[in-house]
Amino acid sequence: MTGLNDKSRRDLFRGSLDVMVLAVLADGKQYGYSIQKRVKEASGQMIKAGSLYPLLHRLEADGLVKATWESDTGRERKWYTLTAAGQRQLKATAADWQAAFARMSALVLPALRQVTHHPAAD
Amino acid sequence: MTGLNDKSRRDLFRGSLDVMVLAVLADGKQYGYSIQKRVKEASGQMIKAGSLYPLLHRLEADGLVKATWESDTGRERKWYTLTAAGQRQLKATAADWQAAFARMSALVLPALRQVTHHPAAD
DNA sequence: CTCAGATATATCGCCTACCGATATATAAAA
DNA sequence: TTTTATATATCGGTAGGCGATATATCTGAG
Repeated sequence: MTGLNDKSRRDLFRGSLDVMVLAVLADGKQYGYSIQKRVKEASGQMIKAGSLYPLLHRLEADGLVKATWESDTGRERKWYTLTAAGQRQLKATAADWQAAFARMSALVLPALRQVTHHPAAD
Repeated sequence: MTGLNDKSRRDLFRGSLDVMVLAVLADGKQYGYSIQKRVKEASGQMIKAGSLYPLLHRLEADGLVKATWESDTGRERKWYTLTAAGQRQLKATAADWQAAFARMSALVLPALRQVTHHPAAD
């Protein structure tokens, strides 16, 4: 039960980081660093800073989130909120993501049982 | 319920193509073109030829699959089988993949309900 | 008070997975 | 015979994620 190396896990999550960030923002406004921590604690997935900030800039450029510098507790932070387009995107992506996962499970999980119970020689 | 464009859907699957191919091979030997069709019919995901063959070459170079040219019905095809290492990899990856998606679901699906039932103004 | 460590945002260059286009060849169907 | 499906392969482009790095502020230990 080795698990995956970092590289493989990265690839596994590629293309899903957007959804996870949008999902966190569905709760209400968050700033970059807090998004990073919430995604980590909720999904176990660490979005690295070198990925997160460019990702947030992309989402903003695409009009899916809106950003404002604000200081609610003495410190300036860049707060992000979902736009209406971002909510639509989240709905579409999350639904698709769920369906895709279900289909892939139907392929992968039986195979997992197969190799577990009937290992073949090399 | 728009769904995603091709590019977004591709990104969603990125990094999962390996495990799907290994999963198909858990059943027994297959050649490239048949793998492509089986993945498509089982998961709905079309692995393009420009992705599939380099992917198979990678798996072979990593010792996860073994390839032999054979003609069982008059035509030469390149048949792939899982190696013992490939089976171990499938087990590890599939288990990890399952756990990762389960955790992501815990984050994404509540958010989906959130935006569906309580849409916020822009 | 000082210094270390956590917090917070940002950019740059690298790597590489996946794809579109393209090439080639054989078998089946029209 | 010509088209279409089958079958494998490579090449160059695109883009996401990361490591490294930079910078600044806040907090807590000593």
